[in-house]
Amino acid sequence: MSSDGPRLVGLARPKGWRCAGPGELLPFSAMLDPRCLADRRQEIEESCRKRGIKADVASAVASYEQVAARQTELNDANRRRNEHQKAGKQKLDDEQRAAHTAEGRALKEAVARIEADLAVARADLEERAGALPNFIHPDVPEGGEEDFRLLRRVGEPTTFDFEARDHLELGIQQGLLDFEAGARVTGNKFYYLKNGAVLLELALQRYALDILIEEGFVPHITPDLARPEIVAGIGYNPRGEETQIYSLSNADLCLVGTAEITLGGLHADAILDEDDLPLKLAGISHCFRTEAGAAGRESKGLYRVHQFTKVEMFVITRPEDSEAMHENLLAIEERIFGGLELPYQVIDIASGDLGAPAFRKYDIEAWMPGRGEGGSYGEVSSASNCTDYQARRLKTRFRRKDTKKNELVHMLNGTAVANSRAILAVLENHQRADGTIGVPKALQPYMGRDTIGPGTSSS
RNA sequence: GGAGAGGUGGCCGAGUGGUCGAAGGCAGCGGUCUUGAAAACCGCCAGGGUGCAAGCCCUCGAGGGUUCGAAUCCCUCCCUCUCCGCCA
Repeated sequence: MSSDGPRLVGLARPKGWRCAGPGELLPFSAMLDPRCLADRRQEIEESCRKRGIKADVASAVASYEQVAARQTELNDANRRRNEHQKAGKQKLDDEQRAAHTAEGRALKEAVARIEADLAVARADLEERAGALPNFIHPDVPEGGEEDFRLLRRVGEPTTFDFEARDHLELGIQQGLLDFEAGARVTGNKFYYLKNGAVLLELALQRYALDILIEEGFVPHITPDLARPEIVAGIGYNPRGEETQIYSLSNADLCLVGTAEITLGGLHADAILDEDDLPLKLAGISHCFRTEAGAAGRESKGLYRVHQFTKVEMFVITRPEDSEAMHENLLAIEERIFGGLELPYQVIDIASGDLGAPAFRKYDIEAWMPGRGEGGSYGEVSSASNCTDYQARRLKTRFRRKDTKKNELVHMLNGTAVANSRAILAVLENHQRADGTIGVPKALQPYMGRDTIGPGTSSS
């Protein structure tokens, strides 16, 4: 346990994770507040409809009522048992003792029975309420992937006075990428970075990190593996058919899909000081994704791969601060991508494309000259406000200074740099007629050169 | 991986199956004294959940077991420390 900063209580297995203490109503994996299900039913149904998710709010409400009822019963049964045990401390004659023991046994059985009922009710609620997505910000445009709202475009799509190549062609030609070796050694959609691409990869990390440090983020290099409970707490499904997450076969661990998982897990089951908020965390990790169900989707080269490195932002705020922080994360992302001299657009993601935990999500899409016919914008980063949806499962709270009450925090995450896609965008936008690639000014100090390609030192 | 020792409140640290949610110390908070401070002395002080509140429930690393009753006994797991082995 650290003596300074926020407490980390039982990080290994957060208390009450699997089986919440009978005195607690909150911590199942239902990630909406189960107590608000009935009151906000309209809103929840609206959210499901807008997201295109089928969910049965009514049965979740009924299920919560069951849990609450069983919980009350258990509370009473425990109280009776405690009273009985106190009475047993006094001296009793043999007959009285025998009666006392028999009664105790009956009380114990009653408690066990109610506990079993409660466990069943909880599991039921977990399944039903866990299927419900977060609320949706009122300004989020309604619709699917194509129905985003364009907030702004910065820069003009790059034009070339020569035949532009896509990053794959460039990468192979310039000795920067090797997908064939990746496939041979590991599998499809794994790759080697070589020569200047390696320097570019490291430069991007450091460039982004320096900006984040300047913005007040505490840099972390996180584990690349996490426990399934933490993965689930963030809202990823660690197992199952269409999971995006790899699991190890000889350990109860998952390869992380993003440092959002490990940074989010950092304060699981903690109660933070209000003064420490907002907590701004920067995390570098490798990211592993199965990309199940993504077969054939715009999957050329580096755009969709099974492994990449990412610098991630993760912020924990008070509820009233999360929307402003969301704008702030977006501003930082724009600063980072603007510095790479890339044309980009910012979009407000539509309801159907949000993902269950997000209340609102902004994406930055960089211009990718080699994408599709004649180029198109492609996602390079995204910033989400997940409000208290993740915090509820992770049990990350803070203590209000004035009321001394504990409340769930809001959690936000955003990409600082996803290296595979950033490299793709840099290569394609900064390519020259001779196939070499110009290094954006902001990266030159980190690269130690202004050009990538054969003939430049270290290629 | 092997052998051993441990995990108790913000920290340190006692704890005999019932009188223990838990001694003592430190820190913290409030007070007396003081021009002010220090020292000394007195008092308060684990956390979580629920509730307007009184209260009630839960928690001694986690899970399970024995028992009328477990911080205390048994099993499993996790974590920490020391030594050995292996290793970047």
